[in-house]
Amino acid sequence: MTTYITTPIYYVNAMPHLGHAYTTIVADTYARFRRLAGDEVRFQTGTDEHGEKIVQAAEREGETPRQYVDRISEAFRRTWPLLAVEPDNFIRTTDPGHIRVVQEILQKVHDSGDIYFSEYSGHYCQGCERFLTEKELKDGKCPDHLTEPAEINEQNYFFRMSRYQDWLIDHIRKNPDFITPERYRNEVLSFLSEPLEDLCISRPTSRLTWGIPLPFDDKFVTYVWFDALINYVTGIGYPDGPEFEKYWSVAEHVIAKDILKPHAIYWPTMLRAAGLAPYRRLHVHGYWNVDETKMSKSLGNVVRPRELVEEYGVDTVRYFLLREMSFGLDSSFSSEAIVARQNSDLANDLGNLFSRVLTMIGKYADGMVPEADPSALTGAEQELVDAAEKMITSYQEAMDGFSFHQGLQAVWDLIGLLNRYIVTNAPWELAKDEQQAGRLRTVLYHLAEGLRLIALVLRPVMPGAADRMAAALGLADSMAGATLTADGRWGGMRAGTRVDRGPQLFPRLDKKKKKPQPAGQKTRKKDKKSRAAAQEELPEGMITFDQFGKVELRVAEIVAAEKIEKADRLLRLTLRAPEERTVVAGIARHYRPGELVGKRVLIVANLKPAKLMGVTSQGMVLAAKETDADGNERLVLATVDGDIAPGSRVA
RNA sequence: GGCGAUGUAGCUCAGCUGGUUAGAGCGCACGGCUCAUAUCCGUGGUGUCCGGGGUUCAAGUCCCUGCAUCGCCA
Repeated sequence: MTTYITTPIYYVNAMPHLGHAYTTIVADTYARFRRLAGDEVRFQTGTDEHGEKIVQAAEREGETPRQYVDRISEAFRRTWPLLAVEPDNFIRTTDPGHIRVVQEILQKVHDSGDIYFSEYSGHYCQGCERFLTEKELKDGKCPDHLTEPAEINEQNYFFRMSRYQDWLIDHIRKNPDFITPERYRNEVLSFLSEPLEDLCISRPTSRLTWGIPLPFDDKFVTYVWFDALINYVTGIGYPDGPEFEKYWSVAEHVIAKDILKPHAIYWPTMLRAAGLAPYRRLHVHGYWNVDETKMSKSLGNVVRPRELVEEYGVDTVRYFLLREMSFGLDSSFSSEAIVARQNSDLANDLGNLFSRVLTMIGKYADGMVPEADPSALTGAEQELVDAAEKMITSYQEAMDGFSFHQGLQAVWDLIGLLNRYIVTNAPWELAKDEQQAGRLRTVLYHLAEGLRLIALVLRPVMPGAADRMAAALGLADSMAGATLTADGRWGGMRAGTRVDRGPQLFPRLDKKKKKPQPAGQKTRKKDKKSRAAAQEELPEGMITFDQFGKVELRVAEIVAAEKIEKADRLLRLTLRAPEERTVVAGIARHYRPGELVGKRVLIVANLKPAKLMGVTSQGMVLAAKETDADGNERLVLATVDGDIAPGSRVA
C-alpha cells in the first residue's frame, strides 16, 4: 500500500501561526501513522509565492519579491522541524520545475479548448485579488477591505470550469469520502446546485508580473490558484516521473475550511480538464479560536508555533492539538486547556503509569521484564489482552478516518484499564508473599506489554515521547522499524528485557504559569465572592473587568491624515468619533496618509491629551505590532468588522 | 434573503438506523491504597437533552414551528 498526503502550500504573506501548525501536524501524524501501518508514504508541504499580495508585502518590507519570498519560505521550512514534522518534499511555486509543469498543463488545457479569451469588466478589489460582484459591494466598497474597488475593463483568459460541473457533482455523489467530514461535502454539493461560473485564470502583465507567464500569451501571468494547486502533482514528478504513477492515485489533501472551494471545485475540474484522475480524499478541518475569539492580527492574539514549543514542548503541543479538536469542527485554544491536558492526560495518567510500572519492575524483578506464568493467568489478564486488541482496532479505524481525538481516546481507555489493573492486582502485596511469585511475574509482564503497545501507537502523535518510552522499556532499537501488523498484537515483549525508568516522561505544570492575556479577551463571569477574591490576588499582568472598563474605546473614522514635518514616524490624523478630534499616530512608516482616509479605526478616547512634536493628541489609535524573525516591525491598524457609526463604543 | 449545521451535566463533548432509571472526560465532594510524577482506584451529586406543537405503545433521537449561534451562497 502507498499513501500520498499533502498540506496546502502556504501563502507567504504571513509568518507561520497555529493554524499552519495544526494542518501540518495533522498531515505529519497521518504520514507517520500510515508508515506504522506498513505503507510507503510520501508527505509534501511547501509555499505558495506568486500574486499581487506578495508584491505588496515585499514592497512594504523594502525587498524585491524574490528576496521576500525566499525569506518567508525559509521561515516556514525552519518551523517544521521544531514541530517534529518531517516532510519528504518541500515544494515552492517559484521552483523552475513547478513553473514548467504549470505551463505545460495550461497549454494542454488550452489546446483541448477549455481555456478561452474573453472581455470582462467589473469592480476589482486589490485586497481580495479578484473582481467583486455588484451585490457584494457595500456602499460601493469592498466589505472586507473597506476600500473602493477599481473599475477595470480588461480582457482575460477563462477556464471552462462549468463544463465539468455535472461530472463533479456525480463524482462527489458516488464517492462519499471524496470530501470529508460530511458537512463540507454537503456544503460543496449545495454550492454546486447553482450553475458554476467559469474561472478567470489570468492577470495582465500591465497589472502584475510576479506570476507564471501563460505559455500561449506572454502578456498575461497565471492566477495564483491555477498555479498553486498544481503543486500537488509537480511535487511528485508529473508528468513522467515514476513517483507520479506510484502516488497520484492515492493522493489525500489536508486543508482548513477557508480554502474548501479551490480544493473541492477548481482543483478536481482542473485535473479533469488536464486528463488526470481526481485526488482520492480531501480532509477539511476547522479553525482554532484563541481564548474564545478568532485568531487575528488585529486582536494581537496570533499564536506562534515556536513559542508554543518553547513553552510546552513539541510532544505536548502535538498531543493537545490532535486530542482537543474534533477534526472538522472549530476548537478553542488556551493555555489553561493545554496545561490541563498535560497534567491530567500526560502526567497523571500516562507518565505516572510508566513511572509506577517501571519502578515496580525495578523493585520486584531486578529491572528485567519477567516471564508470565501460564498457570497464574486469571480473567483479569484476558480482559486486558482483549481490551488491548480492541484498542488497536479502534485506533486504526479512527486514525484512518482522521478522527485523531477518538484514536487517542481509545489509547487512553487502555491506559485507564492498566491503572485499574495495578490497583486490583496490587503487585506490592504479591511481592510480600513467596507463594505469589508466579502471579507477580504475570502481572508485571502484562503491564510491561501494555506499555509497549501504548508506546507503539503513540509514535505518530508524539514521536519524541514515544522514543523515550521505547528506550525506557528497553526497546529503543526494535521500535524504530516497528509496524502495527508485526508488532501491534499482544505478546511482543520479550521476557528478560532490561528496563530503565529514566527521567519523568511528562512533568506536571503549574497552573498559574501562564502568559499575560491579550487585551480584549472576554472575562469569565464569576460570582461576587470569587470576584472580590480575585481582586486581592490578581495574577501578574492581569487586570480586572472594572479596570478594563475604565478604558473608553471607540470607533473613529479618519477624515484627514498628513505627515508631521521633521518626524519620520508620526502622522497627524483628524478623526470623527463622532466629534472631531486630532490624534497623532506613530504609523507613518506603515501607512501613507492617502490610504488612511475613510478607514474606521479603534481609538482610546479617554487618554490624557499629550503634545507630540508640537501637536496635541487627543487620544490614541490602536494598532497591532508584529515583529518577524529578523526583528522587522510591522504595524496594522485595528479596525472593526463591519459598518458601524463613528463614535460607537467598543466593549 | 436562500441553503445548511449546531444547540445534551459547571466546562469540553459522545449519544448509529427512535426502545429499559440520558453517558464520558475535566472540575468538585467524600472514601481507599501506597508501586507511582501530592499521582492512582472507588463512590457521589446536579441535567426543563434550546422553547412550543405533533407522529408513535415509545423521541435527546422523526415531522412542523419559533429562538440563538455559526457557516456557505446571493
